[in-house]
Amino acid sequence: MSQSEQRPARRREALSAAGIVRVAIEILDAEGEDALTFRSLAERLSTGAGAIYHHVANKDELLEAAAESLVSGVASTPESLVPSDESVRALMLEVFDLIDAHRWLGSQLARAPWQAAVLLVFEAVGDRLVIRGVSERHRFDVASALLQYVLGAAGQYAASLRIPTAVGRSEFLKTVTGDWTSRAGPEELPFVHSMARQLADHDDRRQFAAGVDLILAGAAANPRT
Amino acid sequence: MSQSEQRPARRREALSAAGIVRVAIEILDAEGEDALTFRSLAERLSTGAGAIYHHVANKDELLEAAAESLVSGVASTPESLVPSDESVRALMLEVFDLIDAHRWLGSQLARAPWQAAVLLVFEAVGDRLVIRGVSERHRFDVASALLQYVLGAAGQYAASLRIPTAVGRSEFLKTVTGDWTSRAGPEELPFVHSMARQLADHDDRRQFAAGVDLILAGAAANPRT
DNA sequence: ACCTGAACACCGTTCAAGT
DNA sequence: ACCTGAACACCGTTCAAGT
Repeated sequence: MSQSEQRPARRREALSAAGIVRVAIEILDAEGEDALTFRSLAERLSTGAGAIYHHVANKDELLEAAAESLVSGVASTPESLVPSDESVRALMLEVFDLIDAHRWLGSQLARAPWQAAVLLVFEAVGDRLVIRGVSERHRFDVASALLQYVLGAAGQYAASLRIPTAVGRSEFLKTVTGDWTSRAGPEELPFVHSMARQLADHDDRRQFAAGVDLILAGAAANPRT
Repeated sequence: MSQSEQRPARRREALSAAGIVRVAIEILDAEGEDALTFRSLAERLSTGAGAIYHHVANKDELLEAAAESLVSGVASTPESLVPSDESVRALMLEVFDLIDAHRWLGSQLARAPWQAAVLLVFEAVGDRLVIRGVSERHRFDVASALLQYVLGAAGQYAASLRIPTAVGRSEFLKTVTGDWTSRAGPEELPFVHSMARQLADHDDRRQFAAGVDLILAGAAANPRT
Protein backbone atom coordinates (compact mmCIF):
# COMPACT_ATOMS: atom_id res chain seq x y z
CA MET A 1 0.00 0.00 0.00
CA SER A 2 2.92 2.34 0.39
CA GLN A 3 3.98 1.54 -3.19
CA SER A 4 5.05 4.77 -4.78
CA GLU A 5 2.89 6.15 -7.59
CA GLN A 6 4.00 5.16 -11.03
CA ARG A 7 2.29 5.50 -14.32
CA PRO A 8 1.02 2.28 -15.95
CA ALA A 9 3.53 2.08 -18.81
CA ARG A 10 2.74 0.62 -22.22
CA ARG A 11 3.68 -3.01 -21.98
CA ARG A 12 1.73 -5.30 -24.32
CA GLU A 13 1.29 -5.70 -28.06
CA ALA A 14 -0.99 -3.35 -29.95
CA LEU A 15 -4.76 -3.73 -29.70
CA SER A 16 -6.72 -4.92 -32.72
CA ALA A 17 -10.40 -5.14 -33.60
CA ALA A 18 -10.16 -8.93 -33.93
CA GLY A 19 -8.50 -9.29 -30.54
CA ILE A 20 -11.10 -7.08 -28.88
CA VAL A 21 -13.92 -9.11 -30.41
CA ARG A 22 -12.31 -12.35 -29.26
CA VAL A 23 -12.06 -11.20 -25.66
CA ALA A 24 -15.58 -9.79 -25.81
CA ILE A 25 -16.88 -13.24 -26.82
CA GLU A 26 -14.96 -14.81 -23.94
CA ILE A 27 -16.61 -12.46 -21.46
CA LEU A 28 -20.05 -12.96 -23.00
CA ASP A 29 -19.72 -16.74 -22.92
CA ALA A 30 -18.29 -16.94 -19.43
CA GLU A 31 -20.21 -14.26 -17.58
CA GLY A 32 -23.16 -13.31 -19.75
CA GLU A 33 -24.45 -10.27 -21.52
CA ASP A 34 -24.50 -7.89 -18.58
CA ALA A 35 -20.87 -8.57 -17.76
CA LEU A 36 -19.65 -7.10 -21.01
CA THR A 37 -18.90 -3.43 -20.43
CA PHE A 38 -16.18 -1.26 -21.86
CA ARG A 39 -14.66 -1.13 -18.42
CA SER A 40 -14.55 -4.91 -17.92
CA LEU A 41 -13.29 -5.34 -21.45
CA ALA A 42 -10.57 -2.73 -20.95
CA GLU A 43 -9.47 -4.39 -17.74
CA ARG A 44 -9.14 -7.77 -19.44
CA LEU A 45 -7.14 -6.08 -22.18
CA SER A 46 -5.03 -4.16 -19.64
CA THR A 47 -5.91 -0.84 -21.20
CA GLY A 48 -8.20 2.14 -20.73
CA ALA A 49 -11.85 2.07 -21.76
CA GLY A 50 -11.26 4.80 -24.32
CA ALA A 51 -8.65 2.78 -26.20
CA ILE A 52 -11.30 0.39 -27.48
CA TYR A 53 -12.95 3.17 -29.44
CA HIS A 54 -9.90 3.39 -31.66
CA HIS A 55 -10.79 -0.03 -33.05
CA VAL A 56 -14.56 -0.42 -32.59
CA ALA A 57 -17.06 2.36 -33.19
CA ASN A 58 -19.36 1.52 -30.28
CA LYS A 59 -20.96 -1.29 -28.32
CA ASP A 60 -23.54 -2.16 -30.99
CA GLU A 61 -20.81 -2.65 -33.54
CA LEU A 62 -18.85 -4.77 -31.09
CA LEU A 63 -21.84 -7.06 -30.50
CA GLU A 64 -22.57 -7.32 -34.21
CA ALA A 65 -18.96 -8.23 -34.90
CA ALA A 66 -19.01 -10.85 -32.17
CA ALA A 67 -22.18 -12.38 -33.63
CA GLU A 68 -20.78 -12.35 -37.15
CA SER A 69 -17.60 -14.01 -35.97
CA LEU A 70 -19.53 -16.96 -34.56
CA VAL A 71 -22.15 -17.28 -37.29
CA SER A 72 -19.62 -17.22 -40.10
CA GLY A 73 -18.37 -20.54 -38.74
CA VAL A 74 -21.60 -22.44 -39.39
CA ALA A 75 -23.03 -20.55 -42.33
CA SER A 76 -20.44 -21.56 -44.87
CA THR A 77 -20.84 -23.09 -48.30
CA PRO A 78 -23.22 -26.06 -48.44
CA GLU A 79 -21.27 -29.28 -48.09
CA SER A 80 -23.66 -31.33 -50.18
CA LEU A 81 -25.20 -30.72 -53.58
CA VAL A 82 -27.76 -33.50 -53.22
CA PRO A 83 -31.20 -31.92 -53.37
CA SER A 84 -32.99 -32.78 -50.12
CA ASP A 85 -34.44 -31.22 -47.02
CA GLU A 86 -31.64 -32.68 -44.96
CA SER A 87 -29.08 -29.96 -45.57
CA VAL A 88 -31.60 -27.26 -44.70
CA ARG A 89 -32.55 -29.10 -41.53
CA ALA A 90 -28.92 -29.61 -40.63
CA LEU A 91 -28.11 -25.93 -41.09
CA MET A 92 -31.05 -24.80 -39.00
CA LEU A 93 -29.96 -27.14 -36.21
CA GLU A 94 -26.40 -25.90 -36.45
CA VAL A 95 -27.64 -22.37 -35.89
CA PHE A 96 -29.80 -23.59 -33.04
CA ASP A 97 -26.87 -25.35 -31.40
CA LEU A 98 -24.70 -22.29 -31.81
CA ILE A 99 -27.27 -20.18 -30.00
CA ASP A 100 -27.61 -22.87 -27.38
CA ALA A 101 -23.87 -22.72 -26.77
CA HIS A 102 -23.78 -18.91 -26.69
CA ARG A 103 -26.98 -17.67 -25.10
CA TRP A 104 -26.21 -14.00 -25.66
CA LEU A 105 -26.16 -14.70 -29.42
CA GLY A 106 -29.91 -15.26 -29.40
CA SER A 107 -30.72 -11.80 -28.11
CA GLN A 108 -28.12 -10.26 -30.36
CA LEU A 109 -29.54 -11.84 -33.54
CA ALA A 110 -33.05 -10.86 -32.57
CA ARG A 111 -31.98 -7.28 -31.83
CA ALA A 112 -30.74 -5.85 -35.13
CA PRO A 113 -32.53 -7.17 -38.22
CA TRP A 114 -30.04 -6.92 -41.05
CA GLN A 115 -26.76 -7.14 -39.26
CA ALA A 116 -24.05 -9.17 -40.96
CA ALA A 117 -24.70 -12.30 -38.89
CA VAL A 118 -28.38 -12.38 -39.90
CA LEU A 119 -27.52 -11.83 -43.53
CA LEU A 120 -25.13 -14.78 -43.37
CA VAL A 121 -27.86 -17.05 -42.04
CA PHE A 122 -30.26 -15.83 -44.74
CA GLU A 123 -27.65 -16.53 -47.39
CA ALA A 124 -26.85 -19.99 -46.03
CA VAL A 125 -30.53 -20.94 -45.83
CA GLY A 126 -31.16 -19.61 -49.33
CA ASP A 127 -28.23 -21.45 -50.86
CA ARG A 128 -29.56 -24.73 -49.55
CA LEU A 129 -33.09 -24.01 -50.75
CA VAL A 130 -31.77 -23.37 -54.26
CA ILE A 131 -29.97 -26.72 -54.19
CA ARG A 132 -33.05 -28.43 -52.80
CA GLY A 133 -34.90 -27.10 -55.80
CA VAL A 134 -37.46 -24.80 -54.24
CA SER A 135 -39.07 -22.92 -57.10
CA GLU A 136 -37.84 -19.43 -57.75
CA ARG A 137 -41.24 -18.08 -56.94
CA HIS A 138 -41.25 -19.53 -53.44
CA ARG A 139 -37.61 -19.20 -52.49
CA PHE A 140 -37.94 -15.81 -50.90
CA ASP A 141 -41.03 -16.78 -48.91
CA VAL A 142 -39.49 -19.99 -47.61
CA ALA A 143 -36.12 -18.44 -46.77
CA SER A 144 -37.81 -15.56 -44.96
CA ALA A 145 -40.05 -17.89 -43.00
CA LEU A 146 -37.13 -20.08 -41.94
CA LEU A 147 -35.07 -17.02 -40.99
CA GLN A 148 -37.83 -15.50 -38.92
CA TYR A 149 -38.58 -18.81 -37.28
CA VAL A 150 -34.99 -19.32 -36.19
CA LEU A 151 -34.73 -15.73 -34.95
CA GLY A 152 -37.88 -16.19 -32.91
CA ALA A 153 -36.54 -19.37 -31.41
CA ALA A 154 -33.24 -17.59 -30.80
CA GLY A 155 -34.82 -14.86 -28.72
CA GLN A 156 -36.98 -17.34 -26.90
CA TYR A 157 -34.28 -19.79 -25.93
CA ALA A 158 -31.77 -17.07 -25.17
CA ALA A 159 -33.86 -15.87 -22.28
CA SER A 160 -35.38 -19.22 -21.36
CA LEU A 161 -34.96 -20.65 -17.94
CA ARG A 162 -33.74 -24.08 -18.99
CA ILE A 163 -36.12 -26.00 -16.83
CA PRO A 164 -34.77 -29.29 -15.49
CA THR A 165 -36.86 -32.08 -17.01
CA ALA A 166 -37.45 -33.52 -13.57
CA VAL A 167 -39.64 -30.60 -12.55
CA GLY A 168 -43.30 -31.49 -12.47
CA ARG A 169 -46.13 -29.93 -14.36
CA SER A 170 -47.64 -27.54 -11.83
CA GLU A 171 -44.28 -26.46 -10.52
CA PHE A 172 -43.16 -25.71 -14.05
CA LEU A 173 -46.20 -23.61 -14.79
CA LYS A 174 -45.64 -21.69 -11.62
CA THR A 175 -42.02 -21.03 -12.49
CA VAL A 176 -42.83 -20.03 -16.00
CA THR A 177 -45.77 -17.79 -15.45
CA GLY A 178 -45.04 -16.53 -11.98
CA ASP A 179 -48.02 -15.32 -10.05
CA TRP A 180 -49.64 -14.51 -13.34
CA THR A 181 -50.99 -18.06 -13.57
CA SER A 182 -52.73 -17.69 -10.28
CA ARG A 183 -54.83 -15.00 -11.89
CA ALA A 184 -55.62 -17.27 -14.81
CA GLY A 185 -56.91 -20.77 -14.21
CA PRO A 186 -57.79 -23.45 -16.75
CA GLU A 187 -61.01 -21.61 -17.63
CA GLU A 188 -59.16 -18.56 -18.85
CA LEU A 189 -56.21 -20.36 -20.44
CA PRO A 190 -57.58 -23.73 -21.48
CA PHE A 191 -55.02 -24.36 -24.19
CA VAL A 192 -52.01 -23.44 -22.08
CA HIS A 193 -53.24 -25.67 -19.28
CA SER A 194 -53.94 -28.57 -21.65
CA MET A 195 -50.40 -28.25 -22.98
CA ALA A 196 -48.80 -27.97 -19.56
CA ARG A 197 -47.21 -31.40 -19.72
CA GLN A 198 -45.69 -30.80 -23.14
CA LEU A 199 -44.46 -27.39 -21.96
CA ALA A 200 -42.74 -28.99 -19.00
CA ASP A 201 -41.41 -32.09 -20.73
CA HIS A 202 -40.58 -31.07 -24.26
CA ASP A 203 -37.07 -31.09 -25.63
CA ASP A 204 -36.27 -27.62 -26.98
CA ARG A 205 -34.13 -28.93 -29.79
CA ARG A 206 -36.62 -31.56 -30.96
CA GLN A 207 -39.35 -28.94 -30.74
CA PHE A 208 -37.33 -26.57 -32.86
CA ALA A 209 -36.73 -29.29 -35.46
CA ALA A 210 -40.46 -30.03 -35.59
CA GLY A 211 -41.12 -26.42 -36.57
CA VAL A 212 -38.50 -26.57 -39.30
CA ASP A 213 -40.15 -29.71 -40.67
CA LEU A 214 -43.51 -27.99 -40.64
CA ILE A 215 -42.21 -25.12 -42.76
CA LEU A 216 -40.43 -27.47 -45.15
CA ALA A 217 -43.55 -29.62 -45.46
CA GLY A 218 -45.47 -26.47 -46.28
CA ALA A 219 -42.91 -25.58 -48.91
CA ALA A 220 -43.22 -29.04 -50.45
CA ALA A 221 -47.00 -28.79 -50.46
CA ASN A 222 -46.75 -25.62 -52.57
CA PRO A 223 -49.15 -23.34 -50.75
CA ARG A 224 -51.76 -21.24 -52.46
CA THR A 225 -50.16 -18.99 -55.03
CA MET B 1 -36.97 33.55 -11.30
CA SER B 2 -37.24 35.28 -7.95
CA GLN B 3 -40.13 33.01 -7.00
CA SER B 4 -39.64 31.97 -3.42
CA GLU B 5 -38.85 28.32 -2.70
CA GLN B 6 -41.86 26.22 -1.94
CA ARG B 7 -42.24 22.53 -1.66
CA PRO B 8 -44.12 20.80 -4.46
CA ALA B 9 -47.27 19.93 -2.55
CA ARG B 10 -49.39 16.88 -3.21
CA ARG B 11 -51.97 17.99 -5.70
CA ARG B 12 -53.28 15.20 -7.90
CA GLU B 13 -55.16 11.96 -7.44
CA ALA B 14 -53.32 8.88 -6.20
CA LEU B 15 -51.05 6.96 -8.51
CA SER B 16 -52.08 3.49 -9.65
CA ALA B 17 -50.34 0.68 -11.49
CA ALA B 18 -52.86 0.90 -14.33
CA GLY B 19 -52.34 4.64 -14.71
CA ILE B 20 -48.58 4.27 -14.73
CA VAL B 21 -48.78 1.58 -17.42
CA ARG B 22 -51.08 3.75 -19.51
CA VAL B 23 -48.70 6.71 -19.44
CA ALA B 24 -45.75 4.41 -20.10
CA ILE B 25 -47.45 3.16 -23.28
CA GLU B 26 -48.07 6.76 -24.34
CA ILE B 27 -44.40 7.58 -23.98
CA LEU B 28 -43.30 4.39 -25.76
CA ASP B 29 -45.68 5.00 -28.66
CA ALA B 30 -44.88 8.66 -29.03
CA GLU B 31 -41.16 8.80 -28.38
CA GLY B 32 -39.86 5.24 -28.55
CA GLU B 33 -38.23 2.77 -26.25
CA ASP B 34 -35.29 4.90 -25.17
CA ALA B 35 -37.54 7.74 -24.08
CA LEU B 36 -39.15 5.67 -21.34
CA THR B 37 -37.19 6.24 -18.14
CA PHE B 38 -38.38 6.44 -14.59
CA ARG B 39 -37.46 10.10 -14.67
CA SER B 40 -39.47 10.92 -17.81
CA LEU B 41 -42.34 8.84 -16.51
CA ALA B 42 -42.26 10.58 -13.14
CA GLU B 43 -42.27 13.97 -14.82
CA ARG B 44 -45.34 13.10 -16.89
CA LEU B 45 -47.02 11.89 -13.73
CA SER B 46 -45.91 14.98 -11.81
CA THR B 47 -44.25 12.92 -9.14
CA GLY B 48 -40.84 11.68 -8.03
CA ALA B 49 -39.12 8.74 -9.70
CA GLY B 50 -39.22 6.76 -6.49
CA ALA B 51 -43.01 6.94 -6.21
CA ILE B 52 -43.40 4.59 -9.18
CA TYR B 53 -41.76 1.79 -7.23
CA HIS B 54 -44.70 1.73 -4.87
CA HIS B 55 -46.85 0.40 -7.71
CA VAL B 56 -44.47 -1.37 -10.10
CA ALA B 57 -41.57 -3.57 -8.96
CA ASN B 58 -39.11 -2.48 -11.66
CA LYS B 59 -38.74 -1.54 -15.30
CA ASP B 60 -39.00 -5.11 -16.61
CA GLU B 61 -42.32 -5.56 -14.87
CA LEU B 62 -43.50 -2.24 -16.25
CA LEU B 63 -42.67 -3.27 -19.81
CA GLU B 64 -44.28 -6.68 -19.38
CA ALA B 65 -47.41 -5.06 -18.04
CA ALA B 66 -47.49 -2.63 -20.97
CA ALA B 67 -47.15 -5.50 -23.43
CA GLU B 68 -49.85 -7.53 -21.72
CA SER B 69 -52.18 -4.57 -21.74
CA LEU B 70 -51.95 -4.26 -25.52
CA VAL B 71 -51.92 -7.97 -26.37
CA SER B 72 -54.94 -8.78 -24.23
CA GLY B 73 -56.94 -6.65 -26.65
CA VAL B 74 -56.36 -8.88 -29.68
CA ALA B 75 -55.87 -12.25 -28.08
CA SER B 76 -59.41 -12.71 -26.86
CA THR B 77 -61.84 -15.57 -27.35
CA PRO B 78 -62.13 -16.79 -30.95
CA GLU B 79 -65.07 -15.08 -32.62
CA SER B 80 -65.81 -17.96 -34.94
CA LEU B 81 -66.27 -21.65 -34.31
CA VAL B 82 -66.07 -22.57 -37.98
CA PRO B 83 -63.08 -24.86 -38.46
CA SER B 84 -60.78 -23.17 -40.97
CA ASP B 85 -57.34 -21.66 -41.33
CA GLU B 86 -58.87 -18.23 -41.64
CA SER B 87 -59.24 -17.50 -37.94
CA VAL B 88 -55.62 -18.52 -37.31
CA ARG B 89 -54.44 -16.31 -40.15
CA ALA B 90 -56.57 -13.43 -38.94
CA LEU B 91 -55.18 -13.70 -35.43
CA MET B 92 -51.58 -13.81 -36.61
CA LEU B 93 -52.18 -10.70 -38.70
CA GLU B 94 -53.82 -8.94 -35.79
CA VAL B 95 -50.71 -9.56 -33.73
CA PHE B 96 -48.57 -8.38 -36.63
CA ASP B 97 -50.58 -5.19 -36.97
CA LEU B 98 -50.39 -4.56 -33.27
CA ILE B 99 -46.60 -4.77 -33.40
CA ASP B 100 -46.59 -2.60 -36.48
CA ALA B 101 -48.54 0.05 -34.59
CA HIS B 102 -46.36 -0.21 -31.48
CA ARG B 103 -42.80 -0.86 -32.56
CA TRP B 104 -41.43 -1.25 -29.03
CA LEU B 105 -43.81 -4.19 -28.54
CA GLY B 106 -41.77 -6.30 -30.95
CA SER B 107 -38.59 -6.04 -28.93
CA GLN B 108 -40.49 -6.51 -25.71
CA LEU B 109 -42.17 -9.76 -26.84
CA ALA B 110 -38.87 -11.09 -28.13
CA ARG B 111 -37.10 -10.22 -24.89
CA ALA B 112 -38.76 -12.30 -22.18
CA PRO B 113 -40.01 -15.70 -23.30
CA TRP B 114 -42.90 -16.58 -21.04
CA GLN B 115 -44.16 -13.21 -20.02
CA ALA B 116 -47.93 -12.82 -19.78
CA ALA B 117 -48.26 -11.23 -23.22
CA VAL B 118 -46.51 -14.17 -24.93
CA LEU B 119 -48.63 -16.65 -23.03
CA LEU B 120 -51.76 -14.85 -24.21
CA VAL B 121 -50.66 -15.14 -27.83
CA PHE B 122 -49.85 -18.83 -27.34
CA GLU B 123 -53.28 -19.41 -25.83
CA ALA B 124 -55.07 -17.52 -28.59
CA VAL B 125 -53.21 -19.39 -31.33
CA GLY B 126 -53.84 -22.72 -29.61
CA ASP B 127 -57.57 -22.10 -29.15
CA ARG B 128 -57.95 -21.48 -32.85
CA LEU B 129 -55.93 -24.56 -33.75
CA VAL B 130 -58.21 -26.69 -31.61
CA ILE B 131 -61.25 -25.29 -33.39
CA ARG B 132 -59.59 -25.80 -36.76
CA GLY B 133 -59.19 -29.42 -35.82
CA VAL B 134 -55.45 -29.84 -35.72
CA SER B 135 -54.85 -33.26 -34.22
CA GLU B 136 -53.94 -33.40 -30.57
CA ARG B 137 -50.58 -34.88 -31.48
CA HIS B 138 -49.60 -31.89 -33.60
CA ARG B 139 -51.21 -29.04 -31.73
CA PHE B 140 -48.21 -28.26 -29.60
CA ASP B 141 -45.80 -28.36 -32.54
CA VAL B 142 -47.95 -26.12 -34.71
CA ALA B 143 -48.75 -23.63 -31.94
CA SER B 144 -45.07 -23.42 -30.99
CA ALA B 145 -43.99 -22.91 -34.56
CA LEU B 146 -46.53 -20.15 -35.12
CA LEU B 147 -45.58 -18.48 -31.84
CA GLN B 148 -41.88 -18.55 -32.60
CA TYR B 149 -42.49 -17.35 -36.11
CA VAL B 150 -44.47 -14.34 -34.98
CA LEU B 151 -41.92 -13.52 -32.29
CA GLY B 152 -39.13 -13.65 -34.85
CA ALA B 153 -41.04 -11.36 -37.15
CA ALA B 154 -41.76 -9.13 -34.18
CA GLY B 155 -38.11 -8.62 -33.36
CA GLN B 156 -37.25 -8.18 -37.00
CA TYR B 157 -39.87 -5.59 -37.83
CA ALA B 158 -39.47 -3.78 -34.55
CA ALA B 159 -35.96 -2.74 -35.47
CA SER B 160 -36.50 -2.57 -39.22
CA LEU B 161 -35.86 0.60 -41.08
CA ARG B 162 -39.16 0.78 -42.89
CA ILE B 163 -37.69 1.37 -46.30
CA PRO B 164 -39.78 3.51 -48.64
CA THR B 165 -40.85 1.32 -51.59
CA ALA B 166 -39.51 3.93 -53.99
CA VAL B 167 -35.92 3.25 -53.00
CA GLY B 168 -34.03 1.30 -55.63
CA ARG B 169 -32.35 -2.04 -55.30
CA SER B 170 -28.71 -1.08 -54.85
CA GLU B 171 -29.51 1.82 -52.58
CA PHE B 172 -31.60 -0.49 -50.44
CA LEU B 173 -28.84 -3.04 -50.12
CA LYS B 174 -26.45 -0.31 -49.16
CA THR B 175 -28.80 0.99 -46.51
CA VAL B 176 -29.50 -2.44 -45.16
CA THR B 177 -26.05 -3.89 -45.06
CA GLY B 178 -23.99 -0.77 -44.62
CA ASP B 179 -20.43 -1.02 -45.74
CA TRP B 180 -20.62 -4.72 -44.98
CA THR B 181 -21.98 -5.37 -48.48
CA SER B 182 -18.97 -3.76 -50.04
CA ARG B 183 -16.92 -6.52 -48.49
CA ALA B 184 -19.22 -9.15 -49.94
CA GLY B 185 -20.14 -9.10 -53.61
CA PRO B 186 -22.46 -11.41 -55.53
CA GLU B 187 -19.80 -14.14 -55.46
CA GLU B 188 -19.83 -14.35 -51.70
CA LEU B 189 -23.55 -13.76 -51.17
CA PRO B 190 -25.19 -15.10 -54.32
CA PHE B 191 -28.58 -15.75 -52.77
CA VAL B 192 -28.84 -12.38 -51.04
CA HIS B 193 -27.91 -10.62 -54.26
CA SER B 194 -30.38 -12.67 -56.31
CA MET B 195 -33.11 -11.73 -53.84
CA ALA B 196 -32.18 -8.06 -53.73
CA ARG B 197 -35.26 -6.94 -55.63
CA GLN B 198 -37.63 -8.90 -53.43
CA LEU B 199 -35.83 -7.55 -50.36
CA ALA B 200 -36.30 -4.01 -51.58
CA ASP B 201 -39.83 -4.33 -52.91
CA HIS B 202 -41.59 -6.80 -50.69
CA ASP B 203 -44.51 -5.89 -48.50
CA ASP B 204 -43.69 -6.85 -44.91
CA ARG B 205 -47.25 -7.75 -44.08
CA ARG B 206 -47.82 -9.88 -47.18
CA GLN B 207 -44.48 -11.55 -46.53
CA PHE B 208 -45.49 -12.32 -42.99
CA ALA B 209 -48.77 -13.80 -44.15
CA ALA B 210 -46.93 -16.01 -46.65
CA GLY B 211 -44.94 -17.52 -43.80
CA VAL B 212 -48.07 -18.19 -41.81
CA ASP B 213 -49.58 -19.96 -44.84
CA LEU B 214 -46.45 -22.04 -45.18
CA ILE B 215 -46.70 -23.28 -41.61
CA LEU B 216 -50.42 -23.95 -41.93
CA ALA B 217 -49.87 -25.82 -45.19
CA GLY B 218 -47.26 -27.89 -43.42
CA ALA B 219 -49.71 -28.61 -40.64
CA ALA B 220 -52.33 -29.70 -43.16
CA ALA B 221 -49.81 -31.95 -44.94
CA ASN B 222 -49.24 -33.79 -41.66
CA PRO B 223 -45.47 -33.90 -41.56
CA ARG B 224 -43.48 -36.99 -40.76
CA THR B 225 -44.46 -38.41 -37.41
C1' DA C 1 -1.14 7.04 -34.33
C1' DC C 2 -2.34 5.06 -30.36
C1' DC C 3 -3.31 4.87 -25.61
C1' DT C 4 -4.86 6.53 -20.90
C1' DG C 5 -8.21 7.47 -17.49
C1' DA C 6 -10.79 11.20 -15.63
C1' DA C 7 -15.00 13.54 -16.79
C1' DC C 8 -19.69 13.93 -18.74
C1' DA C 9 -24.34 12.90 -19.22
C1' DC C 10 -26.99 9.75 -18.44
C1' DC C 11 -29.41 5.22 -16.33
C1' DG C 12 -32.32 2.02 -12.67
C1' DT C 13 -32.96 1.72 -8.02
C1' DT C 14 -32.80 2.88 -2.98
C1' DC C 15 -33.93 5.33 1.02
C1' DA C 16 -34.19 8.98 4.57
C1' DA C 17 -37.27 12.45 5.16
C1' DG C 18 -41.57 14.33 4.76
C1' DT C 19 -47.21 14.29 4.56
C1' DA D 1 -49.49 4.30 3.37
C1' DC D 2 -47.83 7.00 0.03
C1' DC D 3 -44.88 10.31 -1.95
C1' DT D 4 -40.49 13.09 -2.72
C1' DG D 5 -36.07 13.82 -4.65
C1' DA D 6 -31.32 13.50 -3.49
C1' DA D 7 -27.92 9.89 -3.43
C1' DC D 8 -25.74 5.55 -4.98
C1' DA D 9 -23.65 2.56 -8.08
C1' DC D 10 -23.43 1.93 -12.23
C1' DC D 11 -23.42 2.65 -17.73
C1' DG D 12 -21.54 4.21 -22.86
C1' DT D 13 -18.94 7.64 -24.74
C1' DT D 14 -15.76 11.73 -25.12
C1' DC D 15 -11.56 14.08 -24.83
C1' DA D 16 -7.44 16.48 -23.00
C1' DA D 17 -3.21 14.84 -21.94
C1' DG D 18 0.41 11.86 -22.52
C1' DT D 19 3.85 8.43 -25.43
